[in-house]
Amino acid sequence: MIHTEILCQSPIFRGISPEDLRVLFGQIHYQVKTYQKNDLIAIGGEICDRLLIIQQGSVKAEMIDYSGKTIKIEDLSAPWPLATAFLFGKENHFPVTVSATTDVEMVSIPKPEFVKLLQLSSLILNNYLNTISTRAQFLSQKLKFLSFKTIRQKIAHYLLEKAGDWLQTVEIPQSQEQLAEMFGVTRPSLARTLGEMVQEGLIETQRRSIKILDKERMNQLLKG
Amino acid sequence: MIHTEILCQSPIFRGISPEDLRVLFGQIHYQVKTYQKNDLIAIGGEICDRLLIIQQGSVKAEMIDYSGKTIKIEDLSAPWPLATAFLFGKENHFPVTVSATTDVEMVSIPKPEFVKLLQLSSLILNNYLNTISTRAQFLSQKLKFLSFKTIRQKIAHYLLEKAGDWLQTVEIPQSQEQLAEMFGVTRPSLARTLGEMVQEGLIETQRRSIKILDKERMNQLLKG
DNA sequence: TTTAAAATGTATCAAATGTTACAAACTGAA
DNA sequence: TTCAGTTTGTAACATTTGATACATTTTAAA
Repeated sequence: MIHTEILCQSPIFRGISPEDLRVLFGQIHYQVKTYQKNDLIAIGGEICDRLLIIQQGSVKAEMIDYSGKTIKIEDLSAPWPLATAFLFGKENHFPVTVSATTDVEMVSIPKPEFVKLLQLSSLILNNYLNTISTRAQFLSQKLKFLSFKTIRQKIAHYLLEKAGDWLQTVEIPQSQEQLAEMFGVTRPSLARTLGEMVQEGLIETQRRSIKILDKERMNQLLKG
Repeated sequence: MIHTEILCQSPIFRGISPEDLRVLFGQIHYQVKTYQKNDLIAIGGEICDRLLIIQQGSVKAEMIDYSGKTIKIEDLSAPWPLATAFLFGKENHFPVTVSATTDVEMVSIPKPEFVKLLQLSSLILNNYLNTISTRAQFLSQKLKFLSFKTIRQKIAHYLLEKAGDWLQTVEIPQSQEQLAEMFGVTRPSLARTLGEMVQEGLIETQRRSIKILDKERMNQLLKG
């Protein structure tokens, strides 16, 4: 059962009323699938021939490298769409493995049916172009992040980005372990580098709260 | 002056006859700009509010990190489009700096005019969706490439990709220096690792020609 | 409060890579 | 050919990070 009041808040259907959306969905074929926590929703490499939209719950996207280790790419929750950038194009395969982090309801729309939607609504077309572009831009950002060589630089970039222009204190969302995973480094290495930065007077740490003491020098780190 | 015989071979206009394309261009506003070799065409961070298509010549896209070093992202030539993934979406800025590697002619179409084209031709719409998606997929591939930690793995991945299933010998396009830059490592480190791999019987090198001796073990490298 | 589990701080050693320097091989023009 | 400039091979040392182990602190439940 679809919930158009939820779906109309998805980036793809934004600006469309629940009523209009229900009419549009009445003109196409689709499925609603349910998953339990930790269930696999899509496996990296699998053919992507349908649009998936999270109607309920949240999922995580991970990349698996050749050594079998997983690198978390992002967390997504309702009403976000999945794999929008892989419906079209040359490589119609999921680039990531997606699994449920809670119980999940997904709306699954086959590609030909979705193309119908694009033709039916110029609003959806515009939304989709924005979504797909934002995705490419997100990847571009990730690339930039990975271009920082040293842990020190990654920390500086992360903190400055998170703090913005005004904040001085940044709270690490989950564990230090997960932050290390996101950086692609080991936890002890991250802890060590944080410790060094404290000693140098760049930051102050109190468990998961990090206070930036010297934004000037933090920026210097990134520039040389 | 536009050359529709060239432009219709662009991914965005593929499948459209030069005559039809000329009619379509007659319905919108656009510019044709010329650049000389080494001229800057777009600067990373600049607003992207127009679609650029190379009509003549070739360009390179580079990313500039905080330390001022440039990392070459890709080479493009006529009749390829630029910045297709940054016309829409939240961040309407060029992610890369683009400069001419030969004398260049660019067709520049303002975003609103390009939207008109999408509405005028469903073929262009489909082509554009494919182009933009392929772009995201390219970035995703780059991400995967950067996820290889050791130089050894980067070399193995590069060679196996380049060799495909049948070739045994791979020619490095330009200099070893540039290959190192592409890997994000220093040239001596790359040369050293290549030397080690020769000693281990994985490859044979003769300046810019690399022969893969043991694909089996090369694959093993990537998996563990 | 007590206690076990989880998260964090720290240390030691090994491995990988950067830095710098220089020698050898190649390339193309005079 | 000869020679200068470029590219490539190699070496010694410094730096960074990973791997592993363990102590300490925090957290949450009994």
